[in-house]
Amino acid sequence: MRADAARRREALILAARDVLAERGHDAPLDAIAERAGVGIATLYRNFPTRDDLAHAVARRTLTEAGAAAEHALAAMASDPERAWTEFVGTAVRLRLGALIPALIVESYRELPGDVLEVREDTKARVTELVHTAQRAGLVRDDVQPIEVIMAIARLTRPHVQFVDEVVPALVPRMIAIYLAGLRPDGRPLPH
Amino acid sequence: MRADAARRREALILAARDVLAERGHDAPLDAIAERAGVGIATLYRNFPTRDDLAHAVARRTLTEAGAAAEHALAAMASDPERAWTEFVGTAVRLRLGALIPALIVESYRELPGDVLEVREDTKARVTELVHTAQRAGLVRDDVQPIEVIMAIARLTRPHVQFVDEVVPALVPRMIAIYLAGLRPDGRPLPH
DNA sequence: TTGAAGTGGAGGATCGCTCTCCGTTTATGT
DNA sequence: ACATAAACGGAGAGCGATCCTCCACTTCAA
Repeated sequence: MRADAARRREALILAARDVLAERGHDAPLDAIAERAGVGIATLYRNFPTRDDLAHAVARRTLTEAGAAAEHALAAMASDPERAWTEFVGTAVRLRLGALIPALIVESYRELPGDVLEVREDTKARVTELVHTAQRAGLVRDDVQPIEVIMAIARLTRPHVQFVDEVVPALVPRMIAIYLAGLRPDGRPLPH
Repeated sequence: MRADAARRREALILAARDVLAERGHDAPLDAIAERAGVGIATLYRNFPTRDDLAHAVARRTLTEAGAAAEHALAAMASDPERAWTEFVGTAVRLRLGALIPALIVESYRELPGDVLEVREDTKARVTELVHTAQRAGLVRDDVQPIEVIMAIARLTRPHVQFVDEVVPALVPRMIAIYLAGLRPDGRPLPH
């Protein structure tokens, strides 16, 4: 593969990650090509179907998230608080939440084998990380990992862009408040 | 106005509230008519433009939310905790969060006068309610009312319906955790 | 320098949503 | 009951947005 072609393919994956996260899984493909600074034909040549592109994004994001979880898991021993919040920050930055629909959706059996594989791997690592955070007293015992991921997904999904201009740094604060609510040293959850 | 016509108009408003909240402000109008159990022509007869319908939904929801805030404000004196959480529950049920984009959007100057009016009225009541909750020690002092509403909006916006089947009652738990995080007796927010 | 690899974007095909038109149905007053 | 104005439903033409191909042109790499 030619070096410039590889560069364009890479740009497409990154552009797709952002655009799909911002405008939904059915965002126009032209918008992705444009964001990547590439012609629409190049997109189609690299990813004949929308799913091919989505799978590439999933592969990439899951791999990176898995690595981040692995890294956090190791750092948990020395500074749990920091490791935990940094992992959450990374998950936000990777737009991990945007993948949830694609990964849980009923048709997930149709995911290619390698995506399924990295999905399970990442899931296992994140689950272990959450359990470790629970043992470290950072997360209440009665929550499940999927809950945490879903909450992050909902809180970070782009919504009304300009609101962030009105109230700066809204999303980080929401996340921080949610994380505070996760702590077992707060009051118990109402029933 | 004929009684059956009034009933259909009412059904349209309620259907629109749900469909617009679930599928976004640009949901197909056919879907709304169908949900209301009514022909598409009936929708157009009652609401010639999409905005007419959206405004009717906004009027309705804001009025009800305002009444709920008023009610909570009164109940705050005897049982603040209960009044506060019940108000939040009502806001969720009314899908108040779904209105945020429509109400904050730059073009909000174009809202009809009466919607603008009820919007300001409701805003004032909710703001007062949040301040009261802060005085009652239920909400940390360093958050603004808009933050709370935005968080509710994000946490409750329909996302991946079937996830609720996988992990039942996900949304109420997210809300509860977020509310727990709002309490000042938790740890302080990281910067 | 050469040709194989790769590119961009115009534009026809397609799809889903909008909105009207009009023959049929229904509520209401007598 | 009946008459009639009021209201209804849904087919389908119109339309705008997105998809996806085709091919003349550009770029990389040996």
